[in-house]
Amino acid sequence: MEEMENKQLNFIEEIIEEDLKAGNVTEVHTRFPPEPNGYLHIGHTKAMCIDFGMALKYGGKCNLRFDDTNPTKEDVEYVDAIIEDIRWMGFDFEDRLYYGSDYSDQIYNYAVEFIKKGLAYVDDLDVEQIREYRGTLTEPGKESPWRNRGIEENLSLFTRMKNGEFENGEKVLRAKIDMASPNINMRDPVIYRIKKEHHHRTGDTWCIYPMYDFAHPLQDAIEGITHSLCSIEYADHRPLYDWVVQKAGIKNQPHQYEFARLNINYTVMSKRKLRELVEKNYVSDWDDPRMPTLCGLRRRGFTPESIRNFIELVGVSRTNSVVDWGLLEHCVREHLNKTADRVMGVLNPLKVVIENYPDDLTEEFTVENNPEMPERGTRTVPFSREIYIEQDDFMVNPPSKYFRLKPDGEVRLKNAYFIKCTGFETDETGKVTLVKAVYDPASRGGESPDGRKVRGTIHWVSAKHALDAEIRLYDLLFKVENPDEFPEGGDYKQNLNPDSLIVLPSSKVEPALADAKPGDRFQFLRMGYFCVDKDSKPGALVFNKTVGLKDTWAKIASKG
RNA sequence: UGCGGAUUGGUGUAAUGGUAGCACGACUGACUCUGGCUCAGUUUGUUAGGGUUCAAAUCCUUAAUCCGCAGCCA
Repeated sequence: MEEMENKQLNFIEEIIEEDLKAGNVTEVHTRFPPEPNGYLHIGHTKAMCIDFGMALKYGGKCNLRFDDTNPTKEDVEYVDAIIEDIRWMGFDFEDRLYYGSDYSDQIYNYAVEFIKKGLAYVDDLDVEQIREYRGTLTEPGKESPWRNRGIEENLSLFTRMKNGEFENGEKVLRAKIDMASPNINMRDPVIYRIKKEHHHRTGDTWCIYPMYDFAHPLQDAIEGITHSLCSIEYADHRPLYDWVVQKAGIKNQPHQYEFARLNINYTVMSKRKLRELVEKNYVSDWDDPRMPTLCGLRRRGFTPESIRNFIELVGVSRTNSVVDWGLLEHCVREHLNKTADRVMGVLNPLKVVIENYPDDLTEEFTVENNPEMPERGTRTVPFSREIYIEQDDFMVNPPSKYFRLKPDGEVRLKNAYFIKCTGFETDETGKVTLVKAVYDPASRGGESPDGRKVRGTIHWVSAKHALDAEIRLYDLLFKVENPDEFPEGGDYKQNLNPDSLIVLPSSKVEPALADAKPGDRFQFLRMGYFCVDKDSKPGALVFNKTVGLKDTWAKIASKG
């Protein structure tokens, strides 16, 4: 079995395997419980991969359950987006799409049972008073004067709460546990509150809504969840989770296990901040390719495979940690290297005239689409007297080790000819505007019969045949590792990277790209991976830079 | 100062009393019609002190540091 091959288990897998072995459970059943109050981001994919991944690995099931017990924060708008993101990530909840709000009656009935068992009471204290009575981290709380109401009175009051006879905040239902508990969550937590709000699913049916701590364990129990996986901050709530499940008399009790959230440097994950970036137009929208949202990453050109692999590499533990954004980039490169077709695109064009090449001739070269996947076949690329090369691929006074084109220097045009620079023109600022060269007809296809070597091979496009394209160069959203570190009185937004987006409006790409469709991914030879943007149209191509190729030359050059 | 969690190279993560390993990064070198890929190699680590043991990242102990918790949010 695959479990046998995979010796190194994370702590959750160990728990699951023990449960399976000991017969505590016969099948693993997990759930992915997003609250529909925002877009999913890369941080959520960790929980998603673990929740769905554990079910997959052990042949069990994973439910999608929208945790929608708070009508004031949630919206249908997000439901569809979240479903789309989960499917895009490649996870399948089959027909098990649930909403916490679907269990409103059952949860309510449990609450009534709790009252009958003397485990819950209606409290008249207001928010302020409840806070005071709760005590502090170091001092115990004290009991509410309403704590010992009779069961009948509680029942009647709770019914009247449900019937809308009280206003928001007037009364709450509390679990009767222990006001002196060292764990604040056990100091008679509120389990139902009055909210006369419209709910995105249940409409105006309810004016009382259960709190997470009461609803979640019961939802898990109702769905037959075996392992309820969540993040570390819920660890303090576990005693309450267990209390609810136990007092409710659940036969096959679900258990909660916590793991550390995913943090990544050079970005932010909080919903509040992401929202602010969108609303104040620091980015174009939730799917801006610089955003760590799944829709943003998708538009940027990231693949679900690479994200899943990233999460796999990050691992599962209970330790707070910050993962390098570079690891994510590594994962995309690795995947795209194997799968993306290669094409030639010149980001910053510089015209080269090949003076000994016939004016009216066009040749076509056959080139392979992907050296990593020969089965991807070949395509033809036109060649003519005038071509564009990258501005960075020509230097008048190059440093040593510069293998590209330079005065009197020879370079190979990928898949075409050797050319030798014979001169160049500049404008009044000294900027090179045109390069003159001659080609060696004998080097057709990129090999010279006399066996002479050229160190540099550069990409190019035929000027006559090139397609215009807009290219959007994306970089890190923040210029510092931890955007939340800023001088006194400052703000995380001052850490925004001013160069996170550079638009190149007049790049040149090869004609094979004429009918590239939004979402198509390519490797622009020597430049990086690019994805056709949704703004792209035939005749007005737009490419997003997903990630650059590793650039050894940039490293050498920066060292001087 | 209460309760709960955590601490292994630059980063992330293994080793469950018996050779501190893997991945990313960095650095060499080889190869190359992508300064990509690939391949070979190098580098850096058990928070600290004490103890048990033939043997400790692992067990005991004392401390330090970091994170979370006082919503009618999830």
